[in-house]
Amino acid sequence: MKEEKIKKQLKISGLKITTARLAILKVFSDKCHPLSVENIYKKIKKNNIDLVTVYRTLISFEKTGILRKVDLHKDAQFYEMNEDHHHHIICNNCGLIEELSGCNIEKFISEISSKSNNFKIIKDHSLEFFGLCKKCAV
Amino acid sequence: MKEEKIKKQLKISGLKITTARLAILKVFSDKCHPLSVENIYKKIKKNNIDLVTVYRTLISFEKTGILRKVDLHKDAQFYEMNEDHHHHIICNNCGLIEELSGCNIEKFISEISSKSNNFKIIKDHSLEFFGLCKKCAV
DNA sequence: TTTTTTGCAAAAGGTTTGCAACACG
DNA sequence: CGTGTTGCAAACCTTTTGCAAAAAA
Repeated sequence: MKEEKIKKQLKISGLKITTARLAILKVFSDKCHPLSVENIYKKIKKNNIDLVTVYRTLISFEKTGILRKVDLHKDAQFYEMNEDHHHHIICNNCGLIEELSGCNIEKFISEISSKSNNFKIIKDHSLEFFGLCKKCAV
Repeated sequence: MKEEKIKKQLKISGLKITTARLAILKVFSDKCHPLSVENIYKKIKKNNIDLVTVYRTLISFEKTGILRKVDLHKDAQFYEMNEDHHHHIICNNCGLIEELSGCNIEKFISEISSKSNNFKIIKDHSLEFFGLCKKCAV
């Protein structure tokens, strides 16, 4: 994603355009993998951006829908661009993350919600797979 | 689950029978919801069991397959009995947890894994739903 | 008795908060 | 110029570790 588009997205979200935000969004548009707070901090700290700012920026990006949190069963928080809905496979051994394009469980979800006694609205779901990648499964 | 069965399970797992372990397993057999470390600690600290012991016990229970970890997008770790495979719906507002009996996504999983380029073995998956319960969805 | 388990204290993460200085618009 | 944003320091909270005492088999 180029700078112009990034700026537009910030404006739409009602966020001021700052070097920290540009830098952080740039990292996400370069790598399309989920990134941990530390990942991001490492890539931008050369610009004198504080770790606290990274945390605060990610929170505001999540609130405005630019990013989403992903739960990879690791110790730290991961975020990724909140664009096309998809899931991941994570290698239990080396940590490799693969994205799975598409998610066809919509039918499954409507089935779920009709079964539920207490729930009316399902807004979101987490679905991640864990296993061994080809290298680690030898 | 009664005490005899609990003791048997500990023996099978190669764990010594201690008051801490019995107390913690008892909590799980009473409540079949996922429980946080703090939940458990609160219920058993009257027996002079330390929080550290709870952590260590849960880790050993997870290793031996008695419990499994569940990721509910909350700050703390949750555990539940590792019996029948199932998933949850969590209310984003009040935190209510409902169990969804059964999990029919096996077919879906094999489809997923055949699509993957880098993965050979899928061992596990997380699938949780988030939404609003009937009370909170008014 | 031998080995495992526990409690206590303290450390170690990751994340959040308070506040004054700064920068965007 | 006013409000939103940042950096720094410090607090916070959950989880982990080290070690000696206690308990299980």
